[in-house]
Amino acid sequence: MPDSRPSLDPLQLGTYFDLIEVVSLLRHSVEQQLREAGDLSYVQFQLLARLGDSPTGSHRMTDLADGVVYSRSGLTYQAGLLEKSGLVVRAPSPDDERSVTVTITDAGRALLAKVLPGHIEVVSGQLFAPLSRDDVKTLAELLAPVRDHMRATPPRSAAPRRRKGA
Amino acid sequence: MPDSRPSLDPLQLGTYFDLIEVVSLLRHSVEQQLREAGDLSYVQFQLLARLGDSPTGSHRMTDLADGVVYSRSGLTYQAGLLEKSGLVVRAPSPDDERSVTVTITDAGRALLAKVLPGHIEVVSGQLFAPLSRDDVKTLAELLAPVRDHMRATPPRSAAPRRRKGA
DNA sequence: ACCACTTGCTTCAAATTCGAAGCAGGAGTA
DNA sequence: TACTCCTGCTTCGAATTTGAAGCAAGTGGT
Repeated sequence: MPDSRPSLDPLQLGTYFDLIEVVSLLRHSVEQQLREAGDLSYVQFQLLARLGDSPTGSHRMTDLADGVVYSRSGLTYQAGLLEKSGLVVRAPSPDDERSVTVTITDAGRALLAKVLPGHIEVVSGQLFAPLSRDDVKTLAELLAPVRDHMRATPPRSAAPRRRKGA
Repeated sequence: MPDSRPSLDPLQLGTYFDLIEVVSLLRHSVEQQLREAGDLSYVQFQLLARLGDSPTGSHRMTDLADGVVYSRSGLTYQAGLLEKSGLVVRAPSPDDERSVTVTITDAGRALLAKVLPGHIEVVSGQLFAPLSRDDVKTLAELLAPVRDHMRATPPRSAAPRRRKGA
């Protein structure tokens, strides 16, 4: 090893930029579909989908936020919106009085079911169209360790955001 | 084929969510580093990097925006910030009076150079750490066709954003 | 030259995000 | 119990993003 500095060769750099671009474009496409189909933002869809996947249909606020919203206040805001639309219900946890449990409502499940086919169609058509089944499997096997590694390496505590850059 | 509806099997669905999560976490990590190292947002970094890569060090506004900012006004805003910080200069295009050419300044290049090593370190440590060189190559070969396909399939014209959802 | 249409950017109001600060409930120790 | 620290959520102000509307400049047809 002739060089101990961390560095990215062109292959890595290109892969990194492709990754960012692909997800960026995908997210943009999906956001449009979700807005048209159900007047949902992508964040709201992710939250609903998480609740829908849960066996109980509910989550604590904090658990719900992880990986979707990177600030507590952001989740409070989104949960408020979803509740106002009648898609979820918030209630204090039985065991911990501070904690809030968010539960998806029937309306929430209905909206999710209504929106999901179109969502899948977009993802399928945009992301997976040029990939064979084996390609997808390979991709999945590459992403899994990366995902686990990144989950296990949480970012350092946040630095304050500067006011009025310049 | 017993089913003609577009659908995602569990493998695709999991891969899609992993992809979103990985990029989401990566972006979050990188954003922190960029803020600490150079008081740059990720968008600003991307714009600077693009300008730095260009042979002339400049781009028309519209070309600069593609794939980074999804609204014209957003680019105007960011370009204004970068210009206020002295990192870029805006000037009307010679050939087209409406068009604005954005050019990176020496200060912009200097900041880019200052920020890049840390950026690379984060990407390397977060994204590429669990992957072998062959893995990266495989990933690159999977992403390339997807990227090209998504570039070639632009989203439909935007739907209006609803006010006061509910 | 004139006119309608398009293009490139900016300005605007509204929505969403973030980090800091605040507040109430829990947990540990004496 | 009293005291201190930690946790979970909300409120707050500022920054960023977006789509719509506006404006000036280019393009094409007459």
